[in-house]
Amino acid sequence: MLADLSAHGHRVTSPRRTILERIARYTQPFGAEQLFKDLGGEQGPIGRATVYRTVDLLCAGGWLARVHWSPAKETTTADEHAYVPIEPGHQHHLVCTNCGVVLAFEDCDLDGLLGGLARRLNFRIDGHWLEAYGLCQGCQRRAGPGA
Amino acid sequence: MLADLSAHGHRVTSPRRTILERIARYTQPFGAEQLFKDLGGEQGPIGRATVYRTVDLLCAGGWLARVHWSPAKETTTADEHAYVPIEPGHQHHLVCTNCGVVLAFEDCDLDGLLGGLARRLNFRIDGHWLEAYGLCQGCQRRAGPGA
DNA sequence: GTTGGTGCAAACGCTTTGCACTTGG
DNA sequence: CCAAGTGCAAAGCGTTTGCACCAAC
Repeated sequence: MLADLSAHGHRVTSPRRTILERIARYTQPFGAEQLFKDLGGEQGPIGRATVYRTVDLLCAGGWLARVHWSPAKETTTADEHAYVPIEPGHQHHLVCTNCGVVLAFEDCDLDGLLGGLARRLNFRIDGHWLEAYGLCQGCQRRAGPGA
Repeated sequence: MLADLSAHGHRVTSPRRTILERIARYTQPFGAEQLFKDLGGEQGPIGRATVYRTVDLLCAGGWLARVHWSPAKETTTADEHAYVPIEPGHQHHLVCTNCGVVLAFEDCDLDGLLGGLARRLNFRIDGHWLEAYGLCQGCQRRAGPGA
């Protein structure tokens, strides 16, 4: 990922290295503010602006995807955007609403579905957003067979 | 819609009437802040809090849907949430990125697609979000055949 | 050495909240 | 009459920005 950065003409700096390391450890979607706090917050070695700018950079470069679900939704007031590392070729996400784990899946035949829709409605579809929510295997088990 | 409100035990007040009238005139997704300003803003007859609270109410009651696209995205800094009136039975939206018109469509066979996915990944899918972006018929024409 | 990156702090914009007042049923 | 709704103003939060300093290439 560091190599990718410099391949795209971005500098490899110590704050970026730190941020990337932290991101790699997330097992759930994370928010920019949360990332900043996990890095030590105001007392930490990295400024808030840098964290936000780096997340933007990673998003623009296609290394992170923005998801609409936020693990912090129940604890914070405003909704914070959430991000997940992107697996190349995978575009959509299955988000576990309990543990936050994200499974990526490829387009499947959504294009066919939308293509038919587009033809029927005379709409030119340029892009789409699909995200599914539910319980992953582990959380189903943990919730018990009775649930 | 006013009848629906009182049917759900909510009071029909003059601010709510005004807000509903204004919402009915939107042909694009609109934001809460934008709605407040269209109603006259600080100088208008309705307080900002009321506008936000009413939009929440309509969302919770199922009369408005939140879409992830914001028409104000190019003009404002933070992204503002956008809302569209819901047509009962329709769950997903086709948003024209040029004029903002929204077409609603029913689930089609998305359930089949997600069902297969769920089976394959042992995921219990409880809900999903699908939104498509593109150009509506009118905007395609206006953009010209060469575009 | 030059340019891109960083950190700080303040600004910004949307959204929520506390509280006293008003109004619908 | 009384609960639900309203308006105001201020706070809260995530996010962006201006600017001087610093470090990667």
